Amino acid sequence: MNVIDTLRERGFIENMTHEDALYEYIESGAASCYIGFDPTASSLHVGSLVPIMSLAHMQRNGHHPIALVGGGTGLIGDPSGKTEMRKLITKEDVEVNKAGIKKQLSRFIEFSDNRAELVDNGEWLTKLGYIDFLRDIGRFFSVNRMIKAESYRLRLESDEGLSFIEFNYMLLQAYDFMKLAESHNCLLQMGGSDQWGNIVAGVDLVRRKLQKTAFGITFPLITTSSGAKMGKTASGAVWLDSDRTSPYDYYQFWVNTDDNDVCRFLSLFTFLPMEEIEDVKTLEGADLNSAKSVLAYEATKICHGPEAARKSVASALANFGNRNIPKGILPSSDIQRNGAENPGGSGDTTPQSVLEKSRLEAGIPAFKLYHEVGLAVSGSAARRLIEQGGAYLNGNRIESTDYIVGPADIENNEILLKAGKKKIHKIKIKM
RNA sequence: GGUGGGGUUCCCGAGUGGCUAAAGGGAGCAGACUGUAAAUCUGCCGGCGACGCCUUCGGAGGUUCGAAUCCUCCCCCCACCA
Repeated sequence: MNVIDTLRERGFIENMTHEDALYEYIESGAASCYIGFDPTASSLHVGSLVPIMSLAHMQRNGHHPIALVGGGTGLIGDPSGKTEMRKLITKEDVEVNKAGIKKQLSRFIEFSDNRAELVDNGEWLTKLGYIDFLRDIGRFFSVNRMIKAESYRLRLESDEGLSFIEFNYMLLQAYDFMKLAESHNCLLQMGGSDQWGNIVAGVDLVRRKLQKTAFGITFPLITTSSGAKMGKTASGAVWLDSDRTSPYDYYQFWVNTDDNDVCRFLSLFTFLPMEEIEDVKTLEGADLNSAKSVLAYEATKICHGPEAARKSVASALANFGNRNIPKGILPSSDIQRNGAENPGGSGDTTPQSVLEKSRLEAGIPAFKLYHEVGLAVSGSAARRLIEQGGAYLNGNRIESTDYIVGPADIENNEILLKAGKKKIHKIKIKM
């Protein structure tokens, strides 16, 4: 089974160019492929996971992935599929963000021994001369055709319009593809479905400039079954950087997957064999929760490592109750299946903070404490939480907004705060 | 460059002198129901040790007892014309 089949089976493929020739390319041996990543933030988030996982699959199948960081194109801003022009970021920002992205990608892809590469299109794009570029590259592009591209349609029809700088984005991305085809013999570009126009433009340019056949694959936009773009939560994006989204929260994000998404997400975001994932489809109702645990464990393991994943599982058990995961569910996963035999022990990753005992002896209003530890965004929000019965101290609902937390509330040298049923914060008491 | 229309709380979008912390919707939060799911129903949804006070309606001034609402200047956006 070749990678393309694997990717197709797992739900990665939305569209591809000349399929037969692409199979030939892939089957001819180690093939190179590339995906571009925007350096618009210093961390990638789960929205980028599909492209990242696809590169990982490529590598696991003996191919050569190239991650292109858009140090050059990031200075322009891709208008594809966007209703608004993006703020232009500075060159300094790009540098910082590039470093963060490199670090994260190396979690998913092995860069050693030249098994994968990371390139920055800033290296060639920033050196381009305007006139030369227009003469060498620009002449291959028909404006008539460009304005018909789906990727520009939204903006051409919108009030916002499309600025000239953005209009050029397609040429630059096509140029990237050509550059990589030339220097790395990389003839396959992959990307989100909004990249189709840009990818095809590159395929065309490679053919015209280099007389080579290049290929493109696009991924579907992953939405949750309720229709929302996947990866957005109340607190914003779910980041891959553990400083922005802790492994605990990352695990929790996955464990809260909608029933209807479990199998799809297992296919996309874990490496578990498809036969086992197929079996999960027969599960219903609460039984799916075990599969969600495995999904969360595997996803966390890939992103943050096995240690962090195990701790996240243990913390989840401690906070949400014990659960045994039947051996028959996704047997390939090495998740600890019998929670009772492994009571978390060291390494509780529940969000926590430390509080001086002296402050407690003075007494702290509960609503202040909620605000302070971050379970409420403001004192008002904390009061509301308490008023509406969503605040729990050591498991007991706080009845009054006037409640003062004091030494009597210490249990086992800590205080457990909950906001709603799911958000938990532990306060360790320092003598 | 000209003419006209706009910039409202996280988003969309009402509001054109006091009754407006500002309708309605979405998002979000909490409760109930549950399975750390979805759907549904209910409540909340600027800040503040809080039946009161403070800050908000592009920016800066001004008129008024009182302004998101009126006036002046400035910034930005859009449409048509050039």
